[in-house]
Amino acid sequence: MGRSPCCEKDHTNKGAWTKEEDQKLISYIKSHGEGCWRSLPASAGLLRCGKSCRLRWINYLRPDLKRGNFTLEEDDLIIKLHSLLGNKWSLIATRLPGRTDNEIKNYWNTHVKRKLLRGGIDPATHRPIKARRAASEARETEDSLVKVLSFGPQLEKEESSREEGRFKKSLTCKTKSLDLNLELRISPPWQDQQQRDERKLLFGREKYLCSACRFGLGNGKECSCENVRCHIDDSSSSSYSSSDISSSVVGFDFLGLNTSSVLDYTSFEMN
DNA sequence: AAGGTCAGCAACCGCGGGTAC
DNA sequence: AGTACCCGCGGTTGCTGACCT
Repeated sequence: MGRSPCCEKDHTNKGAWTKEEDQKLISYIKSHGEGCWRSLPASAGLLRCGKSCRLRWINYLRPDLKRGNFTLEEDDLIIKLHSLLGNKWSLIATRLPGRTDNEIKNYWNTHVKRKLLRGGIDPATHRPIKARRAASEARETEDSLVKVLSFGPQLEKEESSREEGRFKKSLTCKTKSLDLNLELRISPPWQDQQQRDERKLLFGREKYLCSACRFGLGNGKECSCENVRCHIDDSSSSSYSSSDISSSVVGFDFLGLNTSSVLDYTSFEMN
């Protein structure tokens, strides 16, 4: 059984909206409010389908829309949100006041994608394209250490500093981390065993973090866990540098979007 | 000036979730 | 429980203007 059409397609206009149609829609919504899109066209005297009216209002006519170019801040935010949420444009739009999901989607497809590709970043996974390629190659012949070298200089360093067994373990972890799962979940950030081991080596034990800090909700004054960022504001003479923070904080500023795992794209040039 | 190509964006389409009956 | 409907979302299309030859 098929779904009934949302409107009589034979008697509706399609394509670009005229000023008269816009005016009718605006004045109707001003006096009656949003909603009941199915019946709105007839009530407003429009030969359009309800969906078309809704789209026109939401994407173009709404008074709270911010028109014009995207700012660098918005640009950066879109990239960060996309790395977390994937193509959930409506969710992304809720974090950008005055912007619509359609506008952000178009902007992504026409500007940001290209910008990321030019910077060597895969827009779908937000990972360096070369590393991704290398990862798939390494997966095919995981037992071959020759393939491992294609991860680049950083991994070469690791190889020389660790015994082979541990390195193979790290390869498995890194290979795993390159598979981006776009499924949206609320959960603490993924950490591999090696990261935890390194922290144990660094601090003598694994640092304790409360759930609030793990979700990026930590509040410096009330929080008593060991998240460095929580206590930075308290000490005016703090000697922590940003690298100290990124290397020692186990937490993840999810809502603030200060994720250390997200690459900084602001340096890439726009076309 | 005319025609071709391309990028940007508005609008459309199909589908799925939620809900009333 | 099943059906029909409304609404919203994400992918895609197609129009338009800018630029190039």
